[in-house]
Amino acid sequence: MVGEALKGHLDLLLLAVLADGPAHGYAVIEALRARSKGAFDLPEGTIYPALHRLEDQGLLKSTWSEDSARRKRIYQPTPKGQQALTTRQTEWKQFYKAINATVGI
Amino acid sequence: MVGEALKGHLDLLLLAVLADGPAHGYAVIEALRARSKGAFDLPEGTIYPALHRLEDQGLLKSTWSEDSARRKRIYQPTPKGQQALTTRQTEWKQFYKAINATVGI
DNA sequence: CTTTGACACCTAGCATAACTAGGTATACCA
DNA sequence: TGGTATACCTAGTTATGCTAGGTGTCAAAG
Repeated sequence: MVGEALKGHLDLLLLAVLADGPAHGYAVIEALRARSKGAFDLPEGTIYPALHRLEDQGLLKSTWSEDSARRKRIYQPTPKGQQALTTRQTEWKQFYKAINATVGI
Repeated sequence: MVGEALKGHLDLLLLAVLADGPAHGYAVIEALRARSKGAFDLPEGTIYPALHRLEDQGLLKSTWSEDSARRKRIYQPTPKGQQALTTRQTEWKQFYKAINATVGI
C-alpha cells in the first residue's frame, strides 16, 4: 500500500479479520490481501508487531497451535477486543465521511 | 481528531481546500473545521509545517499578502499540485473502499 | 489604558506506528 | 540439492502529526 495511509487504521483491519474466526499471523496477511482484493499486501514486519501490540493492549489473546509440526500462534479477539472493534468501526466511518465531506466527493 | 488516523491523508485535505481558492494558513484551519463539521480541528503546528512541506514539494506556491497590516501567507496549488490532488483523490477512494471491503461495511 | 482573546505566523523536539531488512526454521517439490 | 512457500521474530529507520513554546497585530472589554 501507499506510504503512511494505513497509520492508525491497521488495528481496525486486524480486529475485523480476527472477529470472523481465530487465525495465525501469516493467515491474517493472506486474509487482508484477499478481502481487500490485493490492496493490502502487507509485510510480516507490519503484521507481527501489530498483533503483539494488540495482545499487549489486551485486545487479542494468542495460543500456540499444537496440531502441526510447524508452529503457529493463533490469535483471537478478547471481549475487550470485540468491543474495541465496534468503536473503531464507528470512528472509521466518522473519519472517512469527514474526509469525503472535506474533499467534496 | 484521533491519534494517527490522519497520517498520510492531510495532504489530500489541504490540496482539496486550496483547490477551491487561495487561502492563508489560518483560513485553511477554519475551512477544514467547517467542511468537516468540526471533525478536523487541527492545531497550527500541524497545518503550517504541512503547508511548508507541500510548497517544498512544488505542490503549492505562496505569496505574502500586502493588503493588510497583519501579514498573511497566501497559498495556492501549482499545476503540479492540481495534478497531485486528482491522484490523491483516486488513491483515497481506493483506500477507503479497500478498508470498507476488508472490514465488511 | 491595560488586558484579554482572536488572528496570524513560526519551529524544535516528541511520539507513534508502519516498514525495511535482517534472522531462524519447517515442509515440499523439482 | 536447491528453491519456494509457509511461519515466526525484532532492531532500527522513517515519516509525519502534534506538543509546546515563541513572536507580533488588532479590537473589544474591563
